[in-house]
Amino acid sequence: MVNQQFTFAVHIMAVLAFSSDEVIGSRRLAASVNTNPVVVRRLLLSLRAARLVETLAGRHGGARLGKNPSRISLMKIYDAVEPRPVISVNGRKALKRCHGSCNMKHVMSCVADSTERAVRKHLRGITLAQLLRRINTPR
Amino acid sequence: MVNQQFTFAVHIMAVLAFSSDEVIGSRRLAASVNTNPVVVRRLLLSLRAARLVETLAGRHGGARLGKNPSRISLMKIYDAVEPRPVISVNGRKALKRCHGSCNMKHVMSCVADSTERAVRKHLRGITLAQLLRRINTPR
DNA sequence: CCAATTGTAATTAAAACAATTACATTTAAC
DNA sequence: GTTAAATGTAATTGTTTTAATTACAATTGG
Repeated sequence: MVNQQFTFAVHIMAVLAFSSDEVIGSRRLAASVNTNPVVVRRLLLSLRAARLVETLAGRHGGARLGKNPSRISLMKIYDAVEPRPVISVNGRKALKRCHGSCNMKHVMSCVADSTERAVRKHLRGITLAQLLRRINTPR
Repeated sequence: MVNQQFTFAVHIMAVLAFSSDEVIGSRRLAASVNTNPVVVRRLLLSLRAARLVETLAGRHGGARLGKNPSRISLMKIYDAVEPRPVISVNGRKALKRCHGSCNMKHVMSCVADSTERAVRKHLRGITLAQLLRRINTPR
């Protein structure tokens, strides 16, 4: 199972959005997402760095949304918490006697970069608010 | 480093495309891609299943391209060798007392699926032939 | 027959990752 | 000011993935 961080982060953001204004602790969030409070807190730190949430330390501390759900795209969440590229180019040295295999690495990097952009563009089109509406729709 | 299989596979396909018609053994391909012959052979099996290459067993065996590079998109290579989705939804049971957290999993699956489609659509637009031209361009 | 190669299983080694434990720090409430 | 509850953060553990490797039966050209 891969990219769980992103899924967790979106889930956390959705829970926070459901009770905007209310400050929710990592224990409750962890129960909601079904993981460990420490995992949640680490994600919240990343989300905070991206200004997507605000956190309060100390007693009755916790987190709340940093801005309106309609102004938060999944791309921002992705950028905040996802450390890995979708396609990673193997960093080893290429072949010696190369038919342009020297360029291979460069060309693959371009493919990797453009793919990353395609993913981010797609996620940019989905806001947290849209997600909430879909979650509320009983399907 | 993630998704190396895809990068390896594209590299292998590029090498095969450079000498179309010629049958190249896993040893040579492995040297080109700088990995192990067995890794190459496993990838070739997947690529063969997708009809992207033909392999010949026995003495002087090896692989060659199955069709014209202009008819091979990176999407086909991706589909052939990539077992993992770009975004994987955490399979655990959701929260009991859910504000529609029951729907959360479904909604995230939709996001994961549409993202996968976005990646595949992007890769569909890049053919092996285009890649070869770019590799030959001395940059 | 023989040498070279694929096809494939099994094993090993390394890397990535989630989960957990532990604890110092912060802060509200009393 | 003390206390209880929470965050922030480091360190550790255990599991899962993954690439690499070894080994060998099956295939095939010469």
